[in-house]
Amino acid sequence: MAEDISRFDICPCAVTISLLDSKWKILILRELLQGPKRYGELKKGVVGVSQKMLTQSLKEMQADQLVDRKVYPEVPPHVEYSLSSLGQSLYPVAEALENWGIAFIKNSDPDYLAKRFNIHEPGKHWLRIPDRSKE
Amino acid sequence: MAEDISRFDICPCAVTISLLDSKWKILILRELLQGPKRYGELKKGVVGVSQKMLTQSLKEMQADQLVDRKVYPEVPPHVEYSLSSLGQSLYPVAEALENWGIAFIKNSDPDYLAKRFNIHEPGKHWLRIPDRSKE
DNA sequence: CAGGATCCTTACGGATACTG
DNA sequence: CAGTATCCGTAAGGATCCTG
Repeated sequence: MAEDISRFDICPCAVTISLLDSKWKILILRELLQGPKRYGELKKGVVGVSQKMLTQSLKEMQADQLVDRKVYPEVPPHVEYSLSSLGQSLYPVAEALENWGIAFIKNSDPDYLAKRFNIHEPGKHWLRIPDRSKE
Repeated sequence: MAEDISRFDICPCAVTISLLDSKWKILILRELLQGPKRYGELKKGVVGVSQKMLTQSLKEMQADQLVDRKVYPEVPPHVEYSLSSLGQSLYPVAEALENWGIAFIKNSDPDYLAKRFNIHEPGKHWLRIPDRSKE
């Protein structure tokens, strides 16, 4: 089974990270793990993202088959984004990232964290991924 | 317990990704999961990395407490890098990333993958993380 | 409402040359 | 051997203005 992918000669870890690089995609993923959302909702949910980056990230995630885009032929326009089944399958990955991140944050010096992640302004509510363990 | 980190107002997933962003760090992590390595060994193991990026990545990983650096006072110089316990704790994360990456690669169009990840030159042996499940 | 199109700045990262 | 220092091109990403 490992042979099937060996010809690609590429690190699967790096692939996964590549698909999620730029914090915006992670935050978009987090939003969409809560269910389908409209463009405007994502814009508000992913605090700090520019229109350009949101659009661009969503396009890339569509190209990567992680996100589905549904257009409702209405006026004014109504576009809904949701996770594909592939996108949904990222849940365990997000969970692993979150668990490790929580432990890291707890064990790190607050001042270091603040500098490392440019946290000057509080209130940006970088929420956590939704908890599905009880569902 | 969630309250302990709530004041940081930051997404743990994004934190974890941030620490691993740039493919080089992932590949360095992969190398060091195999055990301590010297600078030159890493340079060879992480195929394609420039000296600048290797040094820079290692410095950041040290600052993030992921990597330990040990200098042997010899001539010629002998420096050994290894994962800290914090770095070692990334193993489950790497595993999750790898498992998802393998599935993604298997289910993706080879041509798309080649374009998406700029795979023109084969033989760069982006190996996978070491298997510890049988240890 | 959901974007497209531009401009512009910065910082990432490669190549090269040098050092204790 | 294990780096440091410098130059430099590219491209990521923010800000702004416009549109179906």
